[in-house]
Amino acid sequence: MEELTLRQASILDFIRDRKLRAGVTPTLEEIRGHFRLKAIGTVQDHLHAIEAKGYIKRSRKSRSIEIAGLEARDLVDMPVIGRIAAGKPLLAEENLEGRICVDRSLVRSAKVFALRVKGESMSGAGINDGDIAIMKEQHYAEDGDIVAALIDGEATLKRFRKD
Amino acid sequence: MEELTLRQASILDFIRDRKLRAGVTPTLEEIRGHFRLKAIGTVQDHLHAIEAKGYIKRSRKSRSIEIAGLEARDLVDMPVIGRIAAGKPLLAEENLEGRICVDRSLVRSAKVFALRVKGESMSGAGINDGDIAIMKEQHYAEDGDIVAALIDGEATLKRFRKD
DNA sequence: TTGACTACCATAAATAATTATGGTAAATAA
DNA sequence: TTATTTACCATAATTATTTATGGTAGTCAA
Repeated sequence: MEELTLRQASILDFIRDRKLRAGVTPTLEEIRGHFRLKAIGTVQDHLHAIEAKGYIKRSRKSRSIEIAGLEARDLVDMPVIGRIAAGKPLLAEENLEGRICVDRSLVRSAKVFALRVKGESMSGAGINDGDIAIMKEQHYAEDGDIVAALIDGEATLKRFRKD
Repeated sequence: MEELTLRQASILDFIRDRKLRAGVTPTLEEIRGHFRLKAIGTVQDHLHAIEAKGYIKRSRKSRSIEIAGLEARDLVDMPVIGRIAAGKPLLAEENLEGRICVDRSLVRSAKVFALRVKGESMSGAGINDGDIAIMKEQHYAEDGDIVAALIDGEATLKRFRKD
């Protein structure tokens, strides 16, 4: 793949960054603004050059730059559960602290959620206070699994032992 | 917040799904196509209704639907290292298996990469064959840390013991 | 049975975004 | 020195996308 010039590389960086951060590829006008260019034709030229070298692909729709090697992410979005209010279902609004997002390849199950870890009870397994644990919802546990147990209205991570 | 009708909810779902999956909010035309509507005015009506109920916000630019409670994700994109070729730098093209993406709140460091775990040597700590370990690049390790060690050209996860 | 609401259709107008052309200036390789 | 490449500018034309209007039909509650 032919090398990009410095200018082309920084434009591609900007596009990639926008794509990852805001989820949207910028318009030519936005690129022009960011680099304080006066003419939109300049942006066209750069995009054509970058495309000719194979780093991006475009259709003629708006905001339609595709970045090679940065396919549409297949992300899983899940709720983060902080403190658990007594008597409420686990996923009740009151318990939610926010949402996070990870690549689908990292989670095998469809039903996942995340727990904010409190305390050091699992620090032996590398799970520390303040960590976020991604949990799979399932209806059985095997000996040695780390599970979330609801004790006194608080979710606690424990290692499961059949006894 | 006033409830959405079934139809409105499924349109919002479609928009949210597109936003997460493709990174871009669909155009009215794309929504029209997906729901096999004939008139774009129908989509306008639905969007106005959904906006009036506070679930989305729009500006008059293209693809500019903002979904309430789904702020722009702050994602970190990192390379996944599979097998390590001898004599090559760790992040050399040959070693890369792909890239993954996780929420920035899950990683504290800027310099991160991911390793595909081989073997069961760390299964005691819940790290199993085929798992992906997200690693922080740092220049020291403390007693008890899990570190990646390069042994015979293979990266191996080990618990670090000062001795 | 009137009024309000939802879910549609159709068409025209306005605005956003991209493409097409045709330039200039500087650096550099043939 | 001539040709090529990069990085710009300016303007017009075209296409994509959104907005504005004004309809129809069905449902439901007053």
